[in-house]
Amino acid sequence: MPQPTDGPRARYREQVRTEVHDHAWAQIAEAGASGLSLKAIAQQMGMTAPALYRYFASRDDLLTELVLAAYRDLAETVEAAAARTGDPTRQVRAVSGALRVWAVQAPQRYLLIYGTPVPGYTAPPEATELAQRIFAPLQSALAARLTGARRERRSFDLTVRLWTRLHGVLSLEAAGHFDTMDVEPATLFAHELASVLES
Amino acid sequence: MPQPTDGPRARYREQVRTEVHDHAWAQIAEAGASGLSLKAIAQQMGMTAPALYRYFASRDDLLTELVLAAYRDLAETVEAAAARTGDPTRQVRAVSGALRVWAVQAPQRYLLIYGTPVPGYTAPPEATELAQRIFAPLQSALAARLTGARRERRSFDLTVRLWTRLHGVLSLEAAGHFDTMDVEPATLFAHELASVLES
DNA sequence: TTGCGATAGTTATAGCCTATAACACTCTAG
DNA sequence: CTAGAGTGTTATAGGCTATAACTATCGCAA
Repeated sequence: MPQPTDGPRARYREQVRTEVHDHAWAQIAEAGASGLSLKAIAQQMGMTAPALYRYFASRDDLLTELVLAAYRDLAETVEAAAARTGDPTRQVRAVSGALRVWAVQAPQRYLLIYGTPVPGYTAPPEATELAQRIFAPLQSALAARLTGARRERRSFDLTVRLWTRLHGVLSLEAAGHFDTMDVEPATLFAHELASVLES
Repeated sequence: MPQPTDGPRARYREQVRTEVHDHAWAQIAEAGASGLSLKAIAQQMGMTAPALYRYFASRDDLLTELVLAAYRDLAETVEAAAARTGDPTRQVRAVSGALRVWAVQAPQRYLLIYGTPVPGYTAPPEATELAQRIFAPLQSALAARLTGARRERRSFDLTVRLWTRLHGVLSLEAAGHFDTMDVEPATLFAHELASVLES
């Protein structure tokens, strides 16, 4: 694949790549990750499918890029939310709220990260790092609310607990499992957040 | 498709159908739902792919059967667990434990029910009924631990809370998200169960 | 300014899959 | 013992990913 990182050629290349990403996200939103089709994207862009292999090594490769992009976007969102205040409790609330907004506005994007994985597939190492970056703001905020011994470990456990509880709500909400069930996801989410903040 | 419900023909038919199901589950376990291939199943059974269309209208049709089979199996598992004791608290523990065993022993089967859905796809009505059957034993056990006004609603809310918390752990565990993270899923699960029983 | 090499696109093709159609065999029920 | 239902086959259409071989174009350097 091409080397130059600047110049008109590189600029055009990046334009095409992001346009592909945009179409890909649209497809994922309406047909899920398994519905992602290079051929369909190419047609929407007025090209033929093989042309896209100049930009992405494979369909899986594109999907991996999208997963990493989702991770990065969530990490930035979470970090920005934490930066909006200095008070630890407010930070936890802000991060949790931002997480929910992020998940609800694009459920398939959330599930691309935290949903059903393909058994064989292993995410690149960068994904693990980004997952930790998403985790970190919550943990440091929760740590700041603690005093005494083993603060590190206790705040980690608390963060895991918060994370799994919020994810429990978000994942069922994103999957539509509350749709037939007299449940208010936003309220439930708030209660789960409170349950950890009170403990 | 054929009518008779008994006789040698019907018996053979059922044998083939269940053999297809078995191969399908094996494929799902090792390649996920998206890896399910009628042609591969046919080859494993020494037949050609079109032959399977005598038994299943389509690949999606087979998948729907598998989803419903998973629902039914989980419903029976949960009901059996609840029936093992009369004490409500023990019932909640038994059902939760059975749920975790069921989920961990076949993560892809659990995720087939509670994991990422395909956006367009709508499960048959029977799925919703079975989901309620899975929910019911927990709710009645939790209701039996309550007294006072609005017991119905309070036990429902409590069951939703328990369900989302357990699912939060199970879904992240099934997806392998704890693998790189010093977390003991079984312990976490037990703590989450306890958190609801104590509330 | 021009021409050469890198880049971007094409068509053709292989291979995998689902699904249908048309055909042949076999078994069972009357 | 035979007619028809049921089961399986091959052939085929059409979708997809992906590679190969070819062509056109663009931009940089001489």
